[in-house]
Amino acid sequence: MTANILIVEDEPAIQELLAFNVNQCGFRSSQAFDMVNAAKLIKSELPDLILLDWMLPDSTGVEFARRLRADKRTRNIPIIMLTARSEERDKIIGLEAGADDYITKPFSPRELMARIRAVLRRRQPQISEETVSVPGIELSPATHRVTANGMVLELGPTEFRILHFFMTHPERVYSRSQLLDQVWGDHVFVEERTVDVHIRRLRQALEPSGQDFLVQTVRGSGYRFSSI
Amino acid sequence: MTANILIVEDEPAIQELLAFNVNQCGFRSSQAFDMVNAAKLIKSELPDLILLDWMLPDSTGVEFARRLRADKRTRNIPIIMLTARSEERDKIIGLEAGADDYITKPFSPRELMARIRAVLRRRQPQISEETVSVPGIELSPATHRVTANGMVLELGPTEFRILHFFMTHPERVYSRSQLLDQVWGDHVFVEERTVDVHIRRLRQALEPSGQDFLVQTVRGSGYRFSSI
DNA sequence: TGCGGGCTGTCATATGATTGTCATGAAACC
DNA sequence: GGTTTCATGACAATCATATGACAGCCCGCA
Repeated sequence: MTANILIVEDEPAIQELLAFNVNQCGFRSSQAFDMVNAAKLIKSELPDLILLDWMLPDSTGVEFARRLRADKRTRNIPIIMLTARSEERDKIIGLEAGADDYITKPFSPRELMARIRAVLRRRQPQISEETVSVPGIELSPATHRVTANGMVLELGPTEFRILHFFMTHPERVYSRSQLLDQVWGDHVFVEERTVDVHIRRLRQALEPSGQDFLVQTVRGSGYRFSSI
Repeated sequence: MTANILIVEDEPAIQELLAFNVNQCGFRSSQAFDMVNAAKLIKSELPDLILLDWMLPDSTGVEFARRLRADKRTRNIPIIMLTARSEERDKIIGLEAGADDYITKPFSPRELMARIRAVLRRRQPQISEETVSVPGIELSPATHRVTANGMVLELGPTEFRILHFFMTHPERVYSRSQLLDQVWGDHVFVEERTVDVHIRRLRQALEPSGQDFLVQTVRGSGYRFSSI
């Protein structure tokens, strides 16, 4: 699930530099030298973020940004604007046009990457911060805390995620591979048996509160979180 | 209950940009180009926050801020000052005159909104100059002093801000990047790991009072300030 | 102008927690 | 009883955080 970053920049040297850095950081990149080509690329695949040069040959970057913001399909694509050091005024106009951030040339690759990551991070749908609770256990993502029968439990990160998933999906059996997809992520390669071990660790963590019976084994199928 | 934000800014372009962003974020806005009109608007409806340009045609922003602070009716309205990048000195004077925060042009909409929200949030329970305290620690922004168990602690500026943020946002986990946004500011570029170092320094400073346990590490997530 | 001293951000290294895997034993199913 | 499936303890590799050191910077002071 690497993010696809569209680079719109007419200067080939900078274009290449950007692409190099972006790829270096594990993102995919597509490149356009002008607005027309950028529009084409966007048509075929919606990028996750656009690096947009302020000065484009066939239209200004700001004009382009406005168009993107006007179209429902592209409205929510984050834009990072590239401006020259002196174009103070441009920044303001650019930001007004809907850019999410700007970076002035020359920029350090590290800074660029940091900004890209920051913008992508912010765009990410907030993980539910809602406190979930079942009789006997309460889990709060915001404080990253689990309380059972009034006592605070110590869970490792993975166990925390498993418990969170279970509590938001109770009373249903999940196979090991389903749990791997849901808790570990879609494309990780981990032995299925590893799930057993983490279930064990989760139970162990719940044990002091006496709530470990909630995590149930369904032989031949997987595991279930159930209060029955 | 959307907050009403008064924008006092003589440059029409920036005025409009501000209004656009403020409205975009779900706040109401009223606008004035100079101090006289601002005063009129305030008379008719007390805004919840004022965005104030430092340079105003008929009077300086600072002068205006002073007047607002002098009037009991307007004393508690938070003020965010808009300054140009170079006017470092102005910030200090502005803050002395009673501004709650400042933001340098050009600014990102995100940064602006973050600051507005932060200021409004801070106002919620207490004014930001108000002394904050949790059992064992007391922090007073006004005197810039921290007392723990009766002893005065020596904190660096950054550690002071971190502690202040933590004390006003306890129990919740903040990632390094969230802390960077909140404590360092939105548009600064600093390594995430730097947060670790400052957390360390904060802990070190708290240590003599034995209150350093309040700053907790949440592995894989960030840090938390909690008395539990 | 030059000189400390405090603050900052960054790095390299140390420390410790977490992870995935396996071997083995226990339990359930036929 | 034999087979399949799960539980459990141990362990090495990996990863995240803590920590100490350091260089640059700013500021006050001589």
